[in-house]
Amino acid sequence: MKVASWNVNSLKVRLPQLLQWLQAEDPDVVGLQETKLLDDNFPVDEIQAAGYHVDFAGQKTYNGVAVLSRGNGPETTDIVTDLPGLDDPQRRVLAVTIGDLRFVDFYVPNGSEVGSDKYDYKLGWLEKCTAYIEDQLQQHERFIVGGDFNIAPEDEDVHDPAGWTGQVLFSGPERQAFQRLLKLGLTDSFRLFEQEPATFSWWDYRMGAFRRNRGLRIDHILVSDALKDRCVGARVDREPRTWERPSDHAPVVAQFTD
DNA sequence: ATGGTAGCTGGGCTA
Repeated sequence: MKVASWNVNSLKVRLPQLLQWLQAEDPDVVGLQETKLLDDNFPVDEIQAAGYHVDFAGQKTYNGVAVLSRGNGPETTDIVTDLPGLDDPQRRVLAVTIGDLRFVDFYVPNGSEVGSDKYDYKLGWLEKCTAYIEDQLQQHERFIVGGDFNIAPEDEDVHDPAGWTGQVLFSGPERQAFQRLLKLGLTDSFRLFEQEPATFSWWDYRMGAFRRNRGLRIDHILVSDALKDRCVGARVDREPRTWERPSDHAPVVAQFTD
């Protein structure tokens, strides 16, 4: 089983790239973020034609999440699009059950700037999502939460940790919230394996950041203990970030034995 | 401290 997450930054613009990537990579489950589409405009037909069932929760202009699951399997069930206790119009959550796998797709708020209202919203969101994940881990042995967490967990996940200290995406409270999530019984699949130094998943469009590899690793696939033991590989696929008119994020992938 | 780019939208917000 191969599981992936990709912040596509507009599925309308990136649909051809997604379809090309699905064909090449052949993942079983894919969480998407920043689809930026109303549900009425979601490209269901194109994704079904590529061989995937798809669930989605979108809104106008911003945010929006979707989960693709390869169509051979049973339909998805127990679809959840809101964090319990958070009355939020922003579409950032999509949890689905695929066979015996519970998969949660997150688009964690960016936070804008430390100390801002958006930063407070991010920390509050992380509290609510942690409570939800704790509940889900108790109910599902085979559990994965993937997505754009907008948090670089460690120094090695940042091109310039000294310069980023205290900045949004790398501030202490955000990283502590990420550690609290892991403490519930999750493992960062990427760090189960030896990786190239300076591997990132997001590069700002500005200032030639990708060309200079000035990036952060903020997209993650976190797995329960049962799946940690079955995880046989994890990586960032930089290639789509080299394509013409790319998303600012690269897809991240984790592979498991059956 | 600011600006650089991209997407959505139709001026400004978000990232």
